[in-house]
Amino acid sequence: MTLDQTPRVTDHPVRLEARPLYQQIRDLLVKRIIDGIWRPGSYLPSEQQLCTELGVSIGTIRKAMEDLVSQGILERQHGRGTQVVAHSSAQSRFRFLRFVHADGRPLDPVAHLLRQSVRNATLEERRQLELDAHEKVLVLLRTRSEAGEPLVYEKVILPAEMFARLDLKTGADISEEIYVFYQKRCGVTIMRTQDQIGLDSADAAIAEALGTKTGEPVLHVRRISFGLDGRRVEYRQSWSARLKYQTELD
Amino acid sequence: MTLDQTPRVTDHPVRLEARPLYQQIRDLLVKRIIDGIWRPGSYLPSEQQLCTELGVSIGTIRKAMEDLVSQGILERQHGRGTQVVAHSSAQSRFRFLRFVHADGRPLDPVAHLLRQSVRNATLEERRQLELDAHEKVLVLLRTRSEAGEPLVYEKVILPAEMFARLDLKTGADISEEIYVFYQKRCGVTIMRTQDQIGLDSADAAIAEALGTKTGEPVLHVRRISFGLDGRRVEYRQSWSARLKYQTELD
DNA sequence: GAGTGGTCTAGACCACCTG
DNA sequence: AGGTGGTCTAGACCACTCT
Repeated sequence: MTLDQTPRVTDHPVRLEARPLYQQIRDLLVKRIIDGIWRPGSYLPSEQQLCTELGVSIGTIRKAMEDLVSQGILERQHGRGTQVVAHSSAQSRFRFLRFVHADGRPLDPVAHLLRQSVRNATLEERRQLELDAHEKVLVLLRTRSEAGEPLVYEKVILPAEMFARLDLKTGADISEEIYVFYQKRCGVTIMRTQDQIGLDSADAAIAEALGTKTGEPVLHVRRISFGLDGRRVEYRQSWSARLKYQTELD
Repeated sequence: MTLDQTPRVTDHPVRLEARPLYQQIRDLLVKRIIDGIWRPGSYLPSEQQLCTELGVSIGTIRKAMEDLVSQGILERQHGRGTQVVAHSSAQSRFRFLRFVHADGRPLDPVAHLLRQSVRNATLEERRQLELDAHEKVLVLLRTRSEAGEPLVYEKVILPAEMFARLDLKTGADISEEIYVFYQKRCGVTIMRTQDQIGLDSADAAIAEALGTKTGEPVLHVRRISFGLDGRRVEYRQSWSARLKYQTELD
């Protein structure tokens, strides 16, 4: 973000880098969020303040911000200011929880953590999370239930170092979405996921958790989640005997 | 799009409607596309021309166009012009074909139309397509194969009137995506779909088409597709024994 | 070289929220 | 009333494409 002091007809700042100014500004804003200078939920300086601080025109700032709004990183409120998006339970559910009942009704589940452990990553897990050979993973086994009835069995694999401060309690029912804990406790914001849905047949653990028989067909969802910086931060597998997976394409 | 001739400090055109000018422009552009004034693949007038024609500034035109680009309705090419997006087979496949092989490899299938017929819509079909009681539907039964091996069995329900000019040949292998025919022959552009993925067990027709046994578990995808004007234009069900469904959320 | 979209600036005014 | 984001305008210059 450097000004060129050479006199020019319109006296523009100049792009020393090849990339457009507004993209550089955009990335600078993202960097400040990742670095924790602006935390989730807090307000950015006003457009005017950023203009003078960064020495660019307001249109350029706005264009950078619009990009981030459309990416879901910022949220603007007319008359009030611009906030870094903080994941709320309701919003995460709407955005990332794609299971619905067979008739299309939305789900409102509580999560129950069955077991957690830290161990070396398997080859598969290293590949999915792009981990080095020596890195350890935190493994969460949990169910999601509604009205006491278990509907989803889930195995969540996380890079242990990144999630050292996660500190979930085994055994308790939690209605808060886990992505909220990722953000609040570990500074990890999930921005994007890749989901793959297929058939599977229930093994003993799945059958017991979902109350079906071993070998019964179940829906299997394999998810890789990406953080603000684009790195892979979660590898999750979900199994369900009765729910459907719903999504929109555009 | 009306100019207010009252003298004002900055001599702006004025919004007689409550909605912002750029939104009115955006909707006007969409209307012209729907009305066939600008057809898929053709070029719009340049930004400058639209400015003078519509009596607004270039920034307003640009903002309207940017909206439509992000919706996938327009496509801009630097130095060349702005086009109405025409569905190509490759692009439709990338955008709307979500099946992949079990190992994640993308699919490159040919479609084979088994049977087509026109009949009254069932209650279920009327509900999914929001049709009136008397309306008829065009039913397509087809498979998608790769290397001669059938991988997907598909039942496509279309409002008969809207797709009167579709004119598909039964029995031939077609590698072109059907959405291209929708657009070219029937003027229907698919903009958005809602997909629901669940478990099913193969009935006789599915089992025969896919070469599996009746009662075997299969992946079941139920899709509703929406046109440019937001109306429901296609209700499709797909079954597959071996493929997975892959999608991204952000 | 002429024409197109892409970037960037500058400034006015409007609509909304908060004190 | 003062500050914030939202809309709209006007104009310069840049980068790309075609002929």
